[in-house]
Amino acid sequence: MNYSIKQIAEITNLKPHVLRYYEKEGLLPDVTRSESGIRKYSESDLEWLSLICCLKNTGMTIKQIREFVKLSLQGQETLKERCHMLIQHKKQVEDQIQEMQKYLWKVDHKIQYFTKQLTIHTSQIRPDEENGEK
Amino acid sequence: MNYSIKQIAEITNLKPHVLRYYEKEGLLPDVTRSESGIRKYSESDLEWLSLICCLKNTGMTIKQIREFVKLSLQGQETLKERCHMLIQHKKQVEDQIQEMQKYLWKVDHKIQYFTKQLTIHTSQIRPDEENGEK
DNA sequence: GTAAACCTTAACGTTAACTTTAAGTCAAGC
DNA sequence: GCTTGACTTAAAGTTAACGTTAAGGTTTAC
Repeated sequence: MNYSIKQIAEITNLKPHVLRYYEKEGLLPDVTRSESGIRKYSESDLEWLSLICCLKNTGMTIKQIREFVKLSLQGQETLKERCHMLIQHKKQVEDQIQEMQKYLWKVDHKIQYFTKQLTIHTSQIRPDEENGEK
Repeated sequence: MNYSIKQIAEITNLKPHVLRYYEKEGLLPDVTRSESGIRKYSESDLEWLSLICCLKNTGMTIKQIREFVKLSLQGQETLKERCHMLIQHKKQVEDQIQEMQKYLWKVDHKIQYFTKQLTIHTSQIRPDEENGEK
């Protein structure tokens, strides 16, 4: 089964020109073409894109992804290196999630404070009590 | 207690020029100065910065943060709006975390696959079995 | 059979968030 | 009193990741 660039765009939520850009940047190699030069994406291309998007959406840069793809194309001998890359990246993502969680608590705390202030239905003016409140 | 820009830079892990940039962008208003024009940060400035960084590090743009700060300066009457902003943002952060979690599983799955491949100690060449493996 | 809707490449433009540079002021140490 | 080093400003430069435009070729619907 083959897909047009538009179909892939719909599936991946990337716009056609982004798909072309990724291809140009070496993120998605070996996309086949019709005789007239039109891209025909395969299932395997879709799978790749899914991984690419996963890495990109977790903060890996296009440069790093390109490196990963380059290694993949070199075959089995780079398996260890690729594995290492992913493990490193996994750790980074875990750290990101942890940090986010921490910040979430802080935002939540602020919301609690604002809500409390609002229930007091403060039409009388009085100095703020929370640190950092301006 | 007053802090120099360098001290604040150390505490917040932001570089001095970034602190000036944030101030210029309206993220940190009312920083006092010495007679010669040198910035003197207060405890309250530090508290503010902590919230600013929290919002920034969870993906809020400088433009949005500026809006939030602007509202804060307008006092109690904007409390509800600010509260709403934070609740919206909280939801976004929660979604981000969820998405990250999802991607983390995907990365992990790939690592599992790579690790399995490595233990097979594959010096013999054979076709890949995982979808999307190039 | 022709117009609309797709496709192509190349190159230039945009945006956010810094980062660097240039040119200058000011206080402290020798 | 002069150098050193931290501070100041405004403005220009950088980077990543697209986005847009131009100029054209191809496929599809009626």
